[in-house]
Formats: sequence, structure tokens, C-alpha cells
Amino acid sequence: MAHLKGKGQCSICQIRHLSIFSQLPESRLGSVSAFQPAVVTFAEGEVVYRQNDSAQNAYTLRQGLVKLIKMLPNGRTQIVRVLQRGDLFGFDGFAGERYNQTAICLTQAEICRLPLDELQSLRRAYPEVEQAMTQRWLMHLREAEDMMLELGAKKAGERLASFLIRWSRRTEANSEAVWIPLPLSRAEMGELLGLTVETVSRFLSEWKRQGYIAEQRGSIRILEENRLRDAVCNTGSC
Amino acid sequence: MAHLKGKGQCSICQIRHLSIFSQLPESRLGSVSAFQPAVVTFAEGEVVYRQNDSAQNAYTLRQGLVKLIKMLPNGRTQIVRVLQRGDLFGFDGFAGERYNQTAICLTQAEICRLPLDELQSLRRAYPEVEQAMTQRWLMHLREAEDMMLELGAKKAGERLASFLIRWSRRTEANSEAVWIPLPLSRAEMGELLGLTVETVSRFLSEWKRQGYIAEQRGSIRILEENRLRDAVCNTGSC
DNA sequence: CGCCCCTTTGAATTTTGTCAAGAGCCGTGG
DNA sequence: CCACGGCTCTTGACAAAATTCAAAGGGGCG
Repeated sequence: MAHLKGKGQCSICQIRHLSIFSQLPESRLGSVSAFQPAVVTFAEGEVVYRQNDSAQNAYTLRQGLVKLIKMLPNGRTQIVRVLQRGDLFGFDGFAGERYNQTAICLTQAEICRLPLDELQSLRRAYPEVEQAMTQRWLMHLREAEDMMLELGAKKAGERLASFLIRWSRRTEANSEAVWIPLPLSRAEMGELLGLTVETVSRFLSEWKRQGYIAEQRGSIRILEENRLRDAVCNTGSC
Repeated sequence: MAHLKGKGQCSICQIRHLSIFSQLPESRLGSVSAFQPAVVTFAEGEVVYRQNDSAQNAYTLRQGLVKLIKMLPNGRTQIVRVLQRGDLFGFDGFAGERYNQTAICLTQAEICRLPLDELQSLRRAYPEVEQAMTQRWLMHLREAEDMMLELGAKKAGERLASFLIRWSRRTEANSEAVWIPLPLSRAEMGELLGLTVETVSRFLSEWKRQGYIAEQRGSIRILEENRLRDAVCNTGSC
């Protein structure tokens, strides 16, 4: 079960530079009680919040990975985003009253919990915070649009290949021939890309046979990014 | 070619209640020069701005419909949003320097042009404007996520059916048995839903034969919404 | 009227999903 | 430490879905 680790202290937080509070002068962080939010730890697979729950808190991811998913009544699932360190999520309360997705931990995770009303006051009080949030929302909107292009205009192999390349770039500047953690099951990659487990598995196996990629215990290595891209995106689709 | 109609006057603008300036007290609108933005008319098919152009202006749609599209190098395109009266678009300049999509008029359109730097000052000067913009961005983000679910988790018929239903609700509260303008070609519906012209055409023909929908000169009428939904979403997918 | 574009329809083909079986991996408990 | 049970992953064969290619029909506009 989710476990309250204690009060966080923004002033000494190691990921603050990645958070929406990155631009706040340090002097502002010391005394204010709003800057001592609850830090909660979650095990792999645990739910942070559920779609349609009433939205009370926003969260900042400190450690680990979290997926945001949406589900159809029949159970088919779509991952709409995979969150990283420093990402703010669960801010749906600013737009409606209920969460619009379900947040589930992909790995063990450490998450900072911010009551929405406090976050609202912080936004009002500190233009830096307001601006950081806006910046992120616009970025997310862009990413969501990019993802619509992936899902709507590319086929299975193209989607999977560009996902792998994007994923590895997101952790490593020079992504070729480096082991990159990829804690997503075949099923989860499928849910992210609108494919079945089997389709994902088939492409990955094929690329491993070809030597374009290598895989090991939840990590992946792109050996031949160009040939991977070429194999799949031969018509200029990536 | 796009044609400058003149200066708009926000104080007497008929769609102001739909715009990001809806909550501004009327007294603020009179004298300020920023509230006399350029009004431009476009013909069907004309481009308002292009992906990767440097972003100088944001726009508010006054009349007509506009699509925002993204394109792959190989020409496959995805419509990421269809804009309505009052919608703000082209605000990419707040997040990067370049437009992230191409905006094309689906019909003849009348569009209000707001230089981004002026809009930026307005945001700073008027919290109502800031708030209205944020509200819309969050809404768009939600819609984008909903669309990802459509594209990733539904099949052709399901996507098309729920698109038609959403589209008709968006114009009419009680959408059944009312003629709703639908100025999208088969190709465009395909680009929106990640399908080919032929697939779209086949489903629509079939539903017309079944009497679920009727069509006439760019308008559509949903005759049997429930049966349409049932026919396609039998497994609870809609 | 004739041309052009959009749409419809059919048939063949490709892509992806479904079903089923087996292999590999991991943690648990004996 | 090993065996067992429950997973995820892989692979094959088949089925379904969607695309592609081709051709013909229709409607609007010059």
C-alpha cells in the first residue's frame, strides 16, 4: 500500500530543479508551510489516483516511473503518457472536478503530494510557478498532438521504432549503444502504441535477430538506430 | 488569398463571449489599441500558418471552421483538431518559436489576428485572460488525450461512429434527427481518425443503407443514435 | 456539356489481431 | 536448493480488419 514517507522540504529537494518550482528563488522556499508537501512512496503497480475520482491533489514525481492510462468500458486501455522525474500530474482539478486518467506506478515510486487548493494559491502568489505550469501544459499538449500523429498516421513497426528511439533519447543524449532502462512490458508498449502484445513482440524479436537492438532484464540498447529507422520508415514516415 | 478585412473592435465583437476575452469587463475593451486586432478573411482551403513557420501571431476563429494538421515527411497527414467559433489557436509561440501544426480553413473563414507579444502583455495585465487561456489549454489537453484513446484503442467503425456522435452533439444539444453541417470530406474524416477514404466511405454507406444516418450536401443527420452506437460498439467500446 | 473531383464499390493484398501452445523467467515455499 | 506455479514472452497458424488498387458513378462548376 502507498506509504507516507513524511513531509518533503522543497528547499532541499534534489529534483526541485526539474519541478514547477525550479525558478523560485531559494529564499521563498524556507519557511512557507506549503513548501513542505507530503512525500508518499508507492510500490510497482500501485494506483496513485483513478479516473473519475474527485481531484484533490496534484503530484510531482520524484523517483520512478508512472503511467497515465485511460480505459474503455470494455477494458481496452490506452497509456496517454509516461511520466518522468519532476513531472507534475493530477492537475485535472483545474479544469474539471475529476481526474481524467488513472495514474499507476510502473516502478516503485516516490511522489510528492500537493493539495490542489494550495497549488492554486502558489500559482497566484508566484508568477514563476504559474509560468512553469503553463509551459509544461503547452509542452504536454504538443506531445499529445505528436502522439496523435503517431497513432493515426503510422503503422505498427513505425510506431514502435520511433517510440524506442524517442525513449532512448529521453534518457541519453547520445542514445546509440547505451543500455537504457525500459520498464515497460510488451503489453504496456502495446497499450501505449495501440498494438497487441504479439505485434510488439514480433517486431522486437525481428529487430533483435537483425541486430538492430539488444535487450536485457528490462533494459534495451539501440545498436543501429539508422538501420532500425530505415528498416521501418523506408518511405519517410519517421 | 487571405484578405485583411480591417480592424476588429473587441467591444462590439459578436463572438467575444466565446473568446478568451469573455470575462473581461466591457469597460476595459474600449480604448486599448490591443483590442483592435486585425480581422482577416480566408477562403476554403487557405493556409493560416504552416508548421515550422516562426510563430508571430495567435488567432481567434470568428466564423467558419479550421483544421490543425500535422504531416509526416512522406505526406501522410493527421488532423489534430478541428476548431470552432471562438477557439484560440496558433499560440505555439508561448512554448517554442515555431508553429507545431499547419492551420487550414475547412470553409471560408473569418479570423482575428493577435500578435503574440500583445497577447502576452494582455495575459500579464488581465488575470481573466490568463485564466481563460489556461482553462482552454487544459481542455485541449484533455481532448487530445481522449483522442489518443480513440486512435489507439478503437477500431475503424467505432472511431467513426463516436466521431459523428461527438460532432453532432457539439453543435446541437439534442443531436438526433437534426441536420448538422459536416464540411469534412471522406479524406478529411480519414485524416482525423487515422483511416483511409475508402474505409470511411464504406462505413458511412453501410449506415446510410441501415437508416442510422442520412446525408445531404455537406450535412448529416443521425437518425438512430442508439442503433448506430450498438451496431458498432457492441462490446462496450464507446 | 464536359471535366474534374469526390465518392462508392469490388477484389486482391497486406497488416494486424486472435487463438493456442510452448518456452523462459522468477519468486515462493517446501 | 530445487520444484512448482504463475507470469510474461515468443512463435505459428489462422482469421479478421483495413489498405491498396482499380474502375465506375455522381455532382457541381466553368
